[in-house]
This record gives sequence, C-alpha cells and structure tokens, in this order.
Amino acid sequence: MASIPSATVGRLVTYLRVLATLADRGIVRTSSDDLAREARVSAFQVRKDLAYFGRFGTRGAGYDVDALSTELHRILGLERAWNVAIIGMGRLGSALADYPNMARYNFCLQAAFDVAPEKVGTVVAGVPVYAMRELPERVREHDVQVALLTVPGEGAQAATEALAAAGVRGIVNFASTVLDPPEGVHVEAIDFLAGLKRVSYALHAETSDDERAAS
Amino acid sequence: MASIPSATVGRLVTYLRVLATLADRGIVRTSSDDLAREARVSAFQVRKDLAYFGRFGTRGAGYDVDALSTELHRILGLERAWNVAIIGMGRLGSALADYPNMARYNFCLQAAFDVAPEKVGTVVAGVPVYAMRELPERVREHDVQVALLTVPGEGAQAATEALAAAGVRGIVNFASTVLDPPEGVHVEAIDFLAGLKRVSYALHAETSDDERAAS
DNA sequence: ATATGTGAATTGATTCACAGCG
DNA sequence: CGCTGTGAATCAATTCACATAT
Repeated sequence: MASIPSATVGRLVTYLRVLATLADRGIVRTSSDDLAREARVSAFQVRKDLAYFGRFGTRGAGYDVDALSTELHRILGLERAWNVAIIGMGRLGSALADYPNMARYNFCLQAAFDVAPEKVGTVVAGVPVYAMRELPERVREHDVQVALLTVPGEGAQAATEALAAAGVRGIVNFASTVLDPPEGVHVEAIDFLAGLKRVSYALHAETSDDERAAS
Repeated sequence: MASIPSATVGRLVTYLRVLATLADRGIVRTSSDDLAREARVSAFQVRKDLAYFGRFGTRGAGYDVDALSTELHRILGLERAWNVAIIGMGRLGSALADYPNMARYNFCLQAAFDVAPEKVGTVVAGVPVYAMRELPERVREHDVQVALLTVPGEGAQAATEALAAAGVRGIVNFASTVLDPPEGVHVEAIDFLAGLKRVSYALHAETSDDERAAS
C-alpha cells in the first residue's frame, strides 16, 4: 500500500466523529458534501481520503452512515481493544484517568504509574497506581500497548525508553518536549501550550497586518 | 508578507522550546544543524522556516541562542502578555488552571467560567469562577483575548459564539468537535482522543503490514 | 573554513474535471 | 440524473546545491 499522508489519517478521525453525530441525530445516509461541510474540508478531500482505503459509497446515493463508520473503525484499528496506561498521575494524569470517552472507543485504561510514594498503591478512577520502577512487570502483566505520557518534560525521554523496553509501541506525549522515539515506537504529541502559542502567533500576525494597513 | 505555512509556525514553537533547553544547559551559540537534531527536522527546514521572517544568524558562525530566542518570541507574539480564560471547570479545566508553565510564557489566567452553581463564586488556583451567563461582562472586565475551551462537545459551538460576541479572537478547543469559527476568530484544536486514535492507526497499520509480509 | 540564506528542483498534497456506476 | 471514484493538473511544501558572508 502506498504510504498514507498523516493529514489523511487525522481527517479520517474527524470523519468518524462527524458520522457519530449524524448517527446520534438519526441520520442513516450521507454524502461527501455533508461530511465535508461538517468536517470543514472540501468534498474532493473527503473522497480522496477515503479512496486511499477502498470504495465505500454508492454512486448517485452517497454513503451509509453505519457502514462507513464501521469501515473507518476498521481502518483506524478501533475494532480491537487497546490497553492503555497513564505515566504520571499529576493533575493532568488524574483528569485523563476519569475521562469517560476513552472506554467508548475501546481504549481500556489498565494501569497508572507515578514516582510519588504517597500515590503508589492508591486506586484512581478504578485504576491501580504503581511505582515507576514496577513499570516493566506491570506493563507486561496488563498487556499495555499504549501509554499516555504526562510526566514533566525532564522525565519524558527516560520514561519513553522505559516504555519502549517494556514493549509499549504507542505513546501520546503531553509533555512539551520533542521525544526521540525508539525504533518501532509511534509518538503523537499533544501540546496545549504549543496550541496557545500558535494562537498567539495568529492574533499577533493579524494585529501587525492591521497596523501595517493603517499606516 | 507571503502567507506562512502553519507547519512552519508549529516548528517555530518547537525551536523556541529547544532554545530554552539549550539556554538552560548554558549553551550560548548554536547552528541550524543543532536545532534540527533537537527538533527532529532537517537543517534545511530550520533555515527555510527562519528565512520567512528574516536573517538571524551569522554565516560561518551560526545563531546566538539568546538573540534567536528573543526573535522567535517577537515573531510568535509572546513578548506581550495575553489574558486567558478557561471555559468549563471540570477535571481538565481545573488541571489547566494550576498548570504552572502558562505564566512563564506570558499567558495570564484571569477568569474561569462554569454552568454548575456550586462552582460559581469559588476561586481555583487563584482564579475566580464565574457563571457562564456572566461571560460577556467578565470577559470585557478582565480584557480576555484567548479562551481555553474545555466544555463537553455539545456546548462547544454555543460557547464559541458567546466568546466571539464578547470579543475573544483566539480559542484553544479541547472538545472533540469541529468548531465553525466565527469571522476573525482563530481556533486551535487539542484533541487527545484523536491523538490516541492516530496511534491506534499507526500500530494497527504496522501489524497488518507484518501479517501481509509473513504470508 | 564554515555555516547561513536562497533560488531552483523535487516531492507531496490538494484541487479539479469528468468518467463510471447505480 | 446524482454522487462517487480517480487520473491529470495545480498548488504548496520540502529538499537540495551553492553562492555569500564572516
């Protein structure tokens, strides 16, 4: 298979979300136009993105909401369950632990880890908190495939290597650090401070333009 | 000015972060090669990204860490302070409220909003929590320019419109919804569930490849 | 000597137009 | 007739090579 643009994968996730809201509204059939409007992309884009993976519509009639949703689940690997661990049970880690929508998408939170002795041994949102040094055994015990990394920046790379050594191949990194991903490990960065800075740029650039236009 | 690729803006944010770690290590001078290695991009890319905005290095010698850092702050609009509000004081909103690094980058958290009557009137991490219906006055009172939107998906679009009407032009959206941004409003999406799904795709695609290779 | 800054070349992604199917 | 699926064309971003400055 030709390699898929990662932007396409990101948009598939969006289409899936849109399909869910359509299904909630009782809508059974849709079109690339509909999906495009809701996802804020072009209808060409929707069709091209789907075309990388197959043919899911009926010409003249559009797409079946349920069927397309099922296909997208399959493509994104969401039909199977993924076992998830949280590394770092600070504010953010705890907030993620009782985020309800994770289970809805087959992400099963199995374990949490922290260095603070007072947290170790507690149970947060039904999930046991282990010491970081137990990570290798516990990751294997719970068959963890994906980690949510919420440790402070300084510890992120070390944690990544420990996770990789324990066999974890997917990491969602919440730290403001560029990780050097070990061979075979996929890292997705979620950096809200970076998002804030991009907003700052957008507002700032706009203001400078206005000033220039006014002069 | 020619329009800047948004990917470039994202990378500038990364370079800034790398420069901060270099400065912490007492490093005074750097090069496009160094920055590239730390940011995991090519040196060409670093130079091209910077070239959109000017000439910041000395040929033969590289870049001054402090000077480049100052320039990037200026470019990204981080020299001035931005007043920030959090909309939705659930788990995530509260976690964001006492995230310490925001102030370091001149993002000043001024106010928080929630619909729950028992939260209204409390002070979280030094920040007053107001009722959603007070949003117009309070946003103006605190001169809020940027909002962190952490309300559930259903309420996100309505909150966006209320914010826009109150004069907020920058929104970081944590909800799993595609927002229709009102005219002149910039939205940055931070969606960790989407990140998790992209990881799922990466691991799943890899596994399918392996199976195909083995057959 | 060395590392930046930049036009030219290349690669990749998006847009388009329409052929093909229901 | 309508809407999908897709090769071709356009547009944008990345990579490269090297002239240029210190």
